[in-house]
Amino acid sequence: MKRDKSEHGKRRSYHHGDLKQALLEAGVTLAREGGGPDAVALREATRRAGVAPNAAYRHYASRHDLVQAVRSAALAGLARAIEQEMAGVDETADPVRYARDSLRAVGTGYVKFAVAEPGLFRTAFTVPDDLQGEAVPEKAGRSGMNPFQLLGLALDRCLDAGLMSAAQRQGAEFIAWSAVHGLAMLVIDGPLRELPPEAVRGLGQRVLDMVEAGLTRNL
Amino acid sequence: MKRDKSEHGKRRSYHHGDLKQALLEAGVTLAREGGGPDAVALREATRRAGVAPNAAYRHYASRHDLVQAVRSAALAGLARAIEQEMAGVDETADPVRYARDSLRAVGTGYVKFAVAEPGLFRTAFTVPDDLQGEAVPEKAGRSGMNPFQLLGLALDRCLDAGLMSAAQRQGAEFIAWSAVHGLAMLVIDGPLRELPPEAVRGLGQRVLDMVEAGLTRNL
DNA sequence: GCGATAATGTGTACACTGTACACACAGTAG
DNA sequence: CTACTGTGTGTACAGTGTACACATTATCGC
Repeated sequence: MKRDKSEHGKRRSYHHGDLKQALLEAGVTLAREGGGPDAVALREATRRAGVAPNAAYRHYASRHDLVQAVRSAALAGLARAIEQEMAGVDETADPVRYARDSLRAVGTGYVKFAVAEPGLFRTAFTVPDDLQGEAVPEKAGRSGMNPFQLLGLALDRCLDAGLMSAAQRQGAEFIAWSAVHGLAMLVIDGPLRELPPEAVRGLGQRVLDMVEAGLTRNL
Repeated sequence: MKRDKSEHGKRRSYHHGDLKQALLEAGVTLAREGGGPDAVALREATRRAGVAPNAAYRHYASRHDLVQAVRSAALAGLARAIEQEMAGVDETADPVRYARDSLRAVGTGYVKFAVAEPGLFRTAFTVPDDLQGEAVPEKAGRSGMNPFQLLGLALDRCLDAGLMSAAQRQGAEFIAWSAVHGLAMLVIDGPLRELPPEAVRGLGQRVLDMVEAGLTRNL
């Protein structure tokens, strides 16, 4: 820790000190401002970190590797958005209400994040990758759970509350995720963009109604 | 129509004859084989058409313009996949059955196309654009309807059959679309890729069950 | 048929990207 | 102090999109 960066982009010491993190942050900014993963460029990231282009290769094997790191950060952001929404549900309510609200909180947080950070949201899901190593802290929120695990948590509460059978619980993540993810895509990229926020909220409620009706025992 | 292309990539005449179409076809191939819109490169398309790079600018204003043309072709392909599935429903069945089968056919064709042509599917939806001019023949199937309109048709049948109220019909496209589109994304890019085809089919049925349960009057 | 004009394809050029290779500097272990 | 290892630099090359001037061909008015 002996670099003096002088905080104005310039640095005086030969070594940066925390280039990996600086590149990641630059990548996140690029994805956010550029509206998606295509906007994250290795050279531009190094430029913003005040460093030569090839310095990046000491920390990321390739551009794709950097994009994956940005993707992890984006997933973590999504997880935090969901956690924030879940923190607002009343735990003292009756179990059925609690379970329902939890499930809706996941969907609400999900869509909120997509609308607030479309560039990061696209980066989180546009990029196909390794398929392994999804449950890592880089992709998790403060609770240590990634978005997928948070959804599972909400569904478990539904199961505990008797809202769904064990058979219905099986694979329910994918059913619920499909609906909410599809809505998010339609809102940010599809025919529903430029829809006023309250209309998005209304549509989100209807989608969540559908998820509940189609996934849980009607009672 | 006086070019002699000799059909082997080479051409002898100065003019190509149908370069616009040739570039579009090359673009479609690139999107298909490259797995998405990023793979469609202007220079590569001109190379495949046996023409200088800048010749493309006589027919497409920019790379983005070409990608949009590929997107239209991809949407048309999706429309045809849906039409093919809808052609299989029994029109002589009772109206309720007919309406239900129509709706399921849309979802089935949608997911089938996504799985069969992931590169084109991504191209059809990854690219945000003008928002206007969606109902054009370039994006339609043989029936002259684009995928969205085909979904509307199936939903109208549900309305006619008394399966849903007029209020439920309002905006139902977006609800149904959300669910199916989300599933398609999960299957080709998300945690569900490499899921065996029959498992995808089963999950698709559950999603369609959810759509029905959440969207239509229960009777 | 013939010449003007519009349509279409070519050539050169530039800025930008990712990344391979050899080199320079700096911190650490022996 | 000397190696060695980790990190950042410089140069280089292939690939991309696209702007500009030019060449070739098709078409239209005569």
